[in-house]
Amino acid sequence: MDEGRRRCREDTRQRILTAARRLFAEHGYDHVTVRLIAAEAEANIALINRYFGSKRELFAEVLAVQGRFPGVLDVPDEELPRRLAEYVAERLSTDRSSPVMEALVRSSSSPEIHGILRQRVSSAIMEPLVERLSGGDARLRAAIATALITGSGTLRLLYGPDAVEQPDREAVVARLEKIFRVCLEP
Amino acid sequence: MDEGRRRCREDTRQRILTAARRLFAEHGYDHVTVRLIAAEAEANIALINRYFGSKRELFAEVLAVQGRFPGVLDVPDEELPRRLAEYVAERLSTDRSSPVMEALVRSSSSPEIHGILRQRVSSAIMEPLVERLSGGDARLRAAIATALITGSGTLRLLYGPDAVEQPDREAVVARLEKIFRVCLEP
DNA sequence: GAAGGTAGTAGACGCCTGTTTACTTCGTCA
DNA sequence: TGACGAAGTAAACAGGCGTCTACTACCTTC
Repeated sequence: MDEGRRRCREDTRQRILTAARRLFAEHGYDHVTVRLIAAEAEANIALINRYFGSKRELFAEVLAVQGRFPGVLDVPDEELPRRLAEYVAERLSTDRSSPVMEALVRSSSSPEIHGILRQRVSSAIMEPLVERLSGGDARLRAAIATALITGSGTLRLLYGPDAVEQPDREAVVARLEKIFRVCLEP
Repeated sequence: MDEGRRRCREDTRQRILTAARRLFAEHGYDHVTVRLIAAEAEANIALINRYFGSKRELFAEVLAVQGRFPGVLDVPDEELPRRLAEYVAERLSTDRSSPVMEALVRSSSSPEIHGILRQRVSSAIMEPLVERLSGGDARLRAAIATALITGSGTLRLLYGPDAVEQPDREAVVARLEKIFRVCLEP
């Protein structure tokens, strides 16, 4: 560790943020204590409230970073169902998952941060999706797609990274693509 | 209150169970305290551990009751997609929802009860669905359907009982039915 | 009427929580 | 060299948690 930077405000802030991101993704809001974050960041507990105000605000900042999801939506209309299918399939049958998405799903039952979560889901998934969809019932179709995306997170949460024991990865993607197509078409 | 029955073990047990079911459905496992359950049940705290062993075991017993979900699956194959669609639509756009399903979604991020939740999801949704599905990839298709069902719960959790502001209820059901059809067909 | 068992109760136990206060350490500039 | 401000720290605060123990109230049976 760069001891010369130990007493640098911004460096410490970043260490806390990094530790919080990892821990919130792994255990969810309720089950991560500020003491645990401080220990992992090798920082003093009091600094968390000094730099972020409260545990809640730290969580908000963790979720506020530009996650991977916007990248998923940056494809031509024709490829969108396929892209969403790949995203969900990856979460359902591998151990790779976006830390932000993981933290979101693992924290969904903490009422005190519902506002933060709702805002993140709206701005990262729901609204961009609604804007892209043409035809009627855009909000409904976007909501169903969102439900499928978050639902795959819950399934993974309960059944582990290999929620779907499926040797044929292409079959998973293909099935999901068909579903997203039906979901997103006007 | 029937004062004559106040000192009846079975009666008290039932009051605790009823209170727990309501509270777990409303706030989830983590955010319900045994003191709260005891207060709502008008029973002493110590009786919860005496009659159920622990908070965890009480939760298990709440979830073990025959919920409404099995009824959803008791329709002919041809009507199944429609039935599932109605179930999800009801959760997405009304304030009616099964207490068991509600408790399940609201408690999904408590690792200490993941085993209980997984078992409930498996026995109430996943396995009955797999058994009904013919053709290949039955497990995969059942898993996707389950993800959509639990995902609608998460959406409702975040956005409230009117997660989908859709005046035309039939449009919601119709769209969901199409999706479930694609999901469940071989 | 005494004995025994069951239902219910009050209170404490030990631990953990997020947050705050009073303090020390250290680099920098006059 | 000494003062100042920023970074970091230890310890306590006030409260909550699930659990457990020692106790009382009451009904039943001899």
